[in-house]
Amino acid sequence: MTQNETLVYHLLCQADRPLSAYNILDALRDKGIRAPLQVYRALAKLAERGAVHRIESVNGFVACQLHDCGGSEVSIFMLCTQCERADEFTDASIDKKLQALGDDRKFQAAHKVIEITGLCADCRSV
Amino acid sequence: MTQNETLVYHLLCQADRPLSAYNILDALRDKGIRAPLQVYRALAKLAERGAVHRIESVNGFVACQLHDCGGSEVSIFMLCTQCERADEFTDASIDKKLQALGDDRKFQAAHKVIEITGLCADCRSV
DNA sequence: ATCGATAATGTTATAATATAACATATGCGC
DNA sequence: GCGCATATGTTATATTATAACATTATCGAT
Repeated sequence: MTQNETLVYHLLCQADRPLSAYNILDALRDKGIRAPLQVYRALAKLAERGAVHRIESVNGFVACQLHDCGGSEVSIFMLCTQCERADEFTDASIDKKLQALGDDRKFQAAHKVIEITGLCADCRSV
Repeated sequence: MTQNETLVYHLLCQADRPLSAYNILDALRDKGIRAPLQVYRALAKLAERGAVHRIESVNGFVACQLHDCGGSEVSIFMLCTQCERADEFTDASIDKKLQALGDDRKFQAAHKVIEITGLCADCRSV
């Protein structure tokens, strides 16, 4: 891992919610990161390896919470609109069914996104 | 449907790929749409009713291809990176499993996103 | 050790996407 | 007609993402 990737990755590991590229930029300014591109480049590399995931629904990024996701299976995210937590899961049977749905249509899947937005257990009960 | 919503909706119905808000703005300038907000407002209302869907992976919008999606079931999109087509499907069993996954965690789902990016059958065989 | 290729960095500028804040108009029940 | 809710319009600005180009490490082959 290069310098910038390490900085970005460690920050994401400590975060308790998805961070935007600009959140990251701001947090790492005093560590020598000065431009958006430095962040986006690090994120691209990290995502490529499955060390971080992009959360499409919030334009944010999280560190992989599962086995540094070599990424055979789809990640399923539950996103709380209240506390902003992003919890990652996998589910072999959903993955299989989704793959089958694509295969049926001769669709060659390269990347899958599954995100559920709503209220987490904690926020629900408040 | 209001004037602006009608304009936006009809444009999306004719499109063969997801359109960005600014694509829509440009296409409807001569129909009197002049500002991004006019488009975003129309899209918000249309999406609320299930008449259009936002495609998170491409920051674009499509008209619902299925029964003007009263929206009981999740929409599953297959997005071709080559021709940019966005085909919509539903699958009761995937929906159910995903719902169950949330329920198990006491997660109150408000919205679900499932998107598969890759190559469609046509583009694959070229 | 140094040349040269490859990957990583840094920097400025700008593109693309989305919303805030405020002013005006329009339809509709009373 | 009055008052309220909803729809519109407009300007400005925030947020997210990339292009283009210059510079610097890194490291193996000679």
